[in-house]
Amino acid sequence: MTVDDRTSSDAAPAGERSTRQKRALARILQETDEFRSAQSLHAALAQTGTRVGLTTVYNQLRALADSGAIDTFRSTDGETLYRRCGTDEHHHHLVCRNCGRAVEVEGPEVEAWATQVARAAQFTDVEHTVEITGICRDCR
Amino acid sequence: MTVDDRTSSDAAPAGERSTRQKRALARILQETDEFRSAQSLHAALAQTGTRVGLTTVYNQLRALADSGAIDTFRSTDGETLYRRCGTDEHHHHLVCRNCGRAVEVEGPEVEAWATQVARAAQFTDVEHTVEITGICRDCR
DNA sequence: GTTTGTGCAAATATTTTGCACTTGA
DNA sequence: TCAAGTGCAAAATATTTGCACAAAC
Repeated sequence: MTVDDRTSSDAAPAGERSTRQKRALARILQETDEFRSAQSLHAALAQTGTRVGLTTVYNQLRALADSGAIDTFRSTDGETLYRRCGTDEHHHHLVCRNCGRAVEVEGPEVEAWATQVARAAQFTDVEHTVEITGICRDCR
Repeated sequence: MTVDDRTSSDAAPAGERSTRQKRALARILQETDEFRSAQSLHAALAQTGTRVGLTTVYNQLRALADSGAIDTFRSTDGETLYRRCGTDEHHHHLVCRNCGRAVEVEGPEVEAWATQVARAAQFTDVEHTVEITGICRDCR
């Protein structure tokens, strides 16, 4: 209940309400390009003086992920990591296993390959997941 | 006690013992090339009449994974899946979402692409996972 | 005033750990 | 023998859910 931030881009669709918690989470997600866990985001919110329940953070992240507003990624530690994506287009991520920094990558070849492979095996409704992980330059 | 100390000639570092449980797990892993959860493997063992504790299954899977004998993958459900492939060579799977049937596929283009993408971003220790899913012909 | 959203506490689910007991070599 | 291996019970971790209450519209 600190700063009055009834901001900017909330073009809330019908039935969706704008709350202090939602705005705070959206702001935090906007500020970083790394994949972050729900716990991490929750802690970050607390540090900025914005108290948001952990349950609410999970609730919202799931809602955002379901609507496609953010991407999810599962770390090797078993945590689900979230990140706001720059584009709605299909793409993949190159993620640093150490710091979580992500680079968005495109792979026309991969898309084509996946489609072709599936067709050859007579599979339909094809979906694919590609996860590339490594250690980024700063973490070496 | 006059101990005859002829130690220090430890040439057998891996004092690994063969047990009924280890053999059973190895056999199950050998039988499939699909990713399977610890719970699934535990259940499969039970069905063949081989009682192995869940803890032991986890213990062994982790040991095998650490030694590089099997690969691990995290599903979207949050489970860790394990697989033992016939070769050490890298390959991927095309899995039917309905019946679970899996087809092994190779993708030299994908390997090359992933490597190149990672190098361009100056990432090291690169790993990648590709999962293609769809509905197979028999399930249409 | 009604409906959506929040968040505490408790429940689930997966995996790990403490520790006494087995067993292979 | 005796350390490696096993497995029950309980802990640790991550996420979900029940539900009373608050806030948005």
